Amino acid sequence: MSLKVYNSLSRKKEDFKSITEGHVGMYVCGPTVSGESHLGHARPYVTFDVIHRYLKHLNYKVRYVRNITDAGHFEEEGREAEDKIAKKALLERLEPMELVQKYTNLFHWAMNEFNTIPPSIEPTATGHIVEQIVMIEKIIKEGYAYEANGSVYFDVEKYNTDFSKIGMPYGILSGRNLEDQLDTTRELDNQEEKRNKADFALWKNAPPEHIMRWPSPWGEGFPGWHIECSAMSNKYLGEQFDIHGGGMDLQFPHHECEIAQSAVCNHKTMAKYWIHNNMITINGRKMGKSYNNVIKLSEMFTGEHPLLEQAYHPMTIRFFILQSHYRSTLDFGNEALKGSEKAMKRLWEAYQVLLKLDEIEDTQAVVLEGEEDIDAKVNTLLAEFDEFMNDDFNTAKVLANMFELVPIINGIQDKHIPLNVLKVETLILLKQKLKVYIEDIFGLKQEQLGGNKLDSVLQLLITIRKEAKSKKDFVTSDKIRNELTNLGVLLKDDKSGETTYTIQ
RNA sequence: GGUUCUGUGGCCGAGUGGCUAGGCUGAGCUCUGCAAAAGCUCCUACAGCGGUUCGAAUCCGCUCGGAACCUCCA
Repeated sequence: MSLKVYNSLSRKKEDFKSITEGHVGMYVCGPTVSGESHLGHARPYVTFDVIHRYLKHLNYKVRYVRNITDAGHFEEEGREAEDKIAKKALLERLEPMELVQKYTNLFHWAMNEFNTIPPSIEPTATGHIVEQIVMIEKIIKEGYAYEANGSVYFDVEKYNTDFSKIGMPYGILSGRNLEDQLDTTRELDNQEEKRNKADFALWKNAPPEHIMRWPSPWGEGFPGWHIECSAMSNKYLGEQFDIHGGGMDLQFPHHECEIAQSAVCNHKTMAKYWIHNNMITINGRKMGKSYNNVIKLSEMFTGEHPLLEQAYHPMTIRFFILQSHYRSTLDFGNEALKGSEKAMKRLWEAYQVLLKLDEIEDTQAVVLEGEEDIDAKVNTLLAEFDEFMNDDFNTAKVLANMFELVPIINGIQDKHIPLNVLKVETLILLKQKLKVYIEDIFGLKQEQLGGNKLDSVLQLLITIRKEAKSKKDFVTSDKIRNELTNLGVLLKDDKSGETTYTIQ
């Protein structure tokens, strides 16, 4: 049973074999930090976090590189006007790095909320200007780029002609051919500098008002949109690495351009497997700035957005993403999110019950007819976890199996099902596997809001209530429970007379 | 217009040609001092029309609808 991944390049599921045994190099396109991250951004970073975690689970040593795009022309919302008053004092002027820092911090905050493991290396575009310039010079030297008025463009047509011969035409990833694009490319600035409409910028001459600028062999300017990923992946992962990931919307032109740039420099395909996650949609439409339909992550967490009926916990969103396959679109909706919230809670509570299960004394356990199959069923469900993950990271199916285990776990807790229907080794495996999958691979967690002191106080209240109940003083017992409910602490009496609480 | 996808029950979503995931919601029952939780049971599906097949949600064709990309975009 080996890992299979869907490779966008071949449009097929392929057996995953890393280039260097035991090691995986993975590059994922990170955010452009010119604005606050929104719900759509959560998809790739949660998806690739799970992939990262799973590869580690398979005992690969993973170098996970995710860039921060902090170079380009940035404007903060609402500060545009200020920016244009160039004569103002330095401190009043928009400092690009200040902006970039602000949104980078916000991004990191959100990623932490989602419990994602930070990448091994998180290089910034501005920190790798030199590497990008060196790469551009190499492309020029190889004859696939030309300079015009202080800008440098990639010669797509020449590349396509030459590299088609070795099976790497321009458009190999997205399935486009160059002729189609010549007719459809729209008019852009400085189009007249290009030899061909499909050519893309490697380096751009900075007009006087442009604040982000660096010296280069072609004058002061800034790097083009695609070169950073080629330069940085090459630097940290080598000429050829295992996985290149990102959103489907980056396939063209971004990844296509990366492939071309790297191919010219290294004469090989940069990545073996291309993995693309699909979009989060809202009313069937991609969530994106240009559609004006974004819900920022900070808004998701607080519920402060006209489309939100309530706040959603980061773990709810993480769970929501895991419930679908990463290559399908995922439609946002309050009903769906609320469903995930409840489901996640149910799963987590069953998991907590499971962890305490061997403390239950199983006195007169009689295994009834039909129940002897349960052990086999549990083993099958658990074995399928790996099978489903190996099949292109099918987290949705793994979760479905987990939910088939939930009634069994709860049934044992409620004593509908005797504990000894499960062999000792099955119970051990069940605990171990759920822990690995829920916590280590899926990265789900539940905050321990309480802490020791609160727990002691609650235990005290529970004891008092229990005493009241035993005296049939339901006025007191209900008062305790109702008041606690108002404070967001739910009490539950289980079959054995024990009371547990959950904090909302 | 081109490229690539897609259409599953009230909602979100898995689905490798035969064994008709799963979650949420709704209905009923059990348990319970009452709750809550839990357990059990149930109702709504595969856009339409053809074709291939012993058999199709799954393959093929057509029709209709939706999306992404072709411009920065996760």
